Amino acid sequence: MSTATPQSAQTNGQRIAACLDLLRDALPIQRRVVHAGDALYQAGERFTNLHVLNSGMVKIVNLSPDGREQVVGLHFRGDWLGFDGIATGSYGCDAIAMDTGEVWTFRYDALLEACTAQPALLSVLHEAMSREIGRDRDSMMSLCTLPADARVADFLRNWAEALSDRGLRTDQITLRMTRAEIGNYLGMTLETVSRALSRLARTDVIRFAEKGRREIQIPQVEALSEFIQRCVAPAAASSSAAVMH
Amino acid sequence: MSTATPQSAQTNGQRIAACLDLLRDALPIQRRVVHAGDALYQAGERFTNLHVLNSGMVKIVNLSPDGREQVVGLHFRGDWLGFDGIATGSYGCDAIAMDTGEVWTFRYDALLEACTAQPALLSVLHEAMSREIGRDRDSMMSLCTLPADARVADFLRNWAEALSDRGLRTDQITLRMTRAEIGNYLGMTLETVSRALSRLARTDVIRFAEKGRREIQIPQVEALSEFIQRCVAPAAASSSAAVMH
DNA sequence: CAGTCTGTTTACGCAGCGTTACCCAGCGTG
DNA sequence: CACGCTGGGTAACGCTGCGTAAACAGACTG
Repeated sequence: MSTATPQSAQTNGQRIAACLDLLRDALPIQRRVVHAGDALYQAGERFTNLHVLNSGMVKIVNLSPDGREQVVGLHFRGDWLGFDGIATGSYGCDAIAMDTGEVWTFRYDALLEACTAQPALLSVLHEAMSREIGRDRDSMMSLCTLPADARVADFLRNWAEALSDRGLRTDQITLRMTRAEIGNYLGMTLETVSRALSRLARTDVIRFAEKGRREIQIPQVEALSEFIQRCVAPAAASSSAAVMH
Repeated sequence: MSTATPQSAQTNGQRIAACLDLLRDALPIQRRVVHAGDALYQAGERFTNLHVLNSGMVKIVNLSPDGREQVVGLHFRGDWLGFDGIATGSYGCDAIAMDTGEVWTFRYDALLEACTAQPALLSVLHEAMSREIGRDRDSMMSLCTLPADARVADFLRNWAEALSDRGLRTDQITLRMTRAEIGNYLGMTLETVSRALSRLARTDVIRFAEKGRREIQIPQVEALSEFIQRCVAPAAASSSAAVMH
């Protein structure tokens, strides 16, 4: 019963810490320090290991046979990496560190074995996969329904939420991505990202720090949500109009 | 060893059939016939069950608090539904039948219990989740990198592939979705979908059946891939130019 | 049969965003 | 110091794709 609803009355921060503790005690884990640009694994590589991020930040890059490449995920402390390899036996994407960090790597079959003795381990595995699916769906919704400015605002909101889940301050964040990377992730060009950020700053939803334009202040996260609301207001009105009609 | 690479030398059709057989024998399953428009489950509903589609077709609709709604997935025979509920304890999306079909429903905790006796069951569960994650990422890439026409072509290609995996003919397919639904799924308006289909028909990549415009003939699936290639040709050229530089 | 409703197609004007271009600042290098 | 490189900001221009509207086809109903 308690394992059926492990999320009850638990903050995300506690969940992440508990998951890391659980793993550390249950499995032989290889720890590895990575630096910006390092590949944790690459598409096509044979899948035997899963990974969990203890610190740092990783982007997942999907590659198509015709040469397109697309950032399809961003991951922080406590996130699992490599799920896409389970079904096919080889990784489907590149995982690239964007920052110095520590990655925990362990064998998938060893994990499964450990799960038989420790059902809680299986729960956190399934939760992580489930959460990943939910996040991807939210991303798809943003890509499909939000205009460029709102998509950038949503991106910042999600980033701030990820930081806050991990007990970090959200009022002052440092984007460890170039405009081009953000644009690729959000399905727009770097110029549009730049324009969107300028507009957000102009309407005082965000502020740029004095030094460098990669430091961004978010006085209040709710302002971002309100901004998104305002962008979709006509769409929401028309959808309720569709209900009326 | 054999369970570590269950996908070796197995067609997708065989995999789907094997998965359904495995489930049927391992668990008490509630079978249920659904019709177009029926909700298998709805966002917010308490999560206790997973579902597998034995026949028919289901769309997954994500809802945002501000009233946007977005089709984030399409599912066919053999696909699992409801993974998004595991992490949070309640479903995150609506699952709506688009067609008459049969859904198999079973308790998640019962599945986990059955897995302890039957590790193969755990494998197919993880494979299904992994496949779902991979599919979502591919969708994100399409949404971000392909122009409208190519996105529609990619949609048809994926549909044809899903049919072929299930042993159905792919040269003549019946879209069980309106233009509006396709457009929502692909992040464009119904008019753009209509225009894209007309253009595809004009260049003879697809053909409309005599009766009704929802019957579409795909003489050769490769033509769709080639069409997509042509759309991204400049992008691919510039990306290899970026590699050169 | 007319009447209505849903789904689709097409035309046209407009806007959002991509494309191109050029600007600047910071940083490392010779 | 000049020089090149990288990351970032901004403006002009044009195309893709959206919004609106009108016309049409098929299904259903009275």
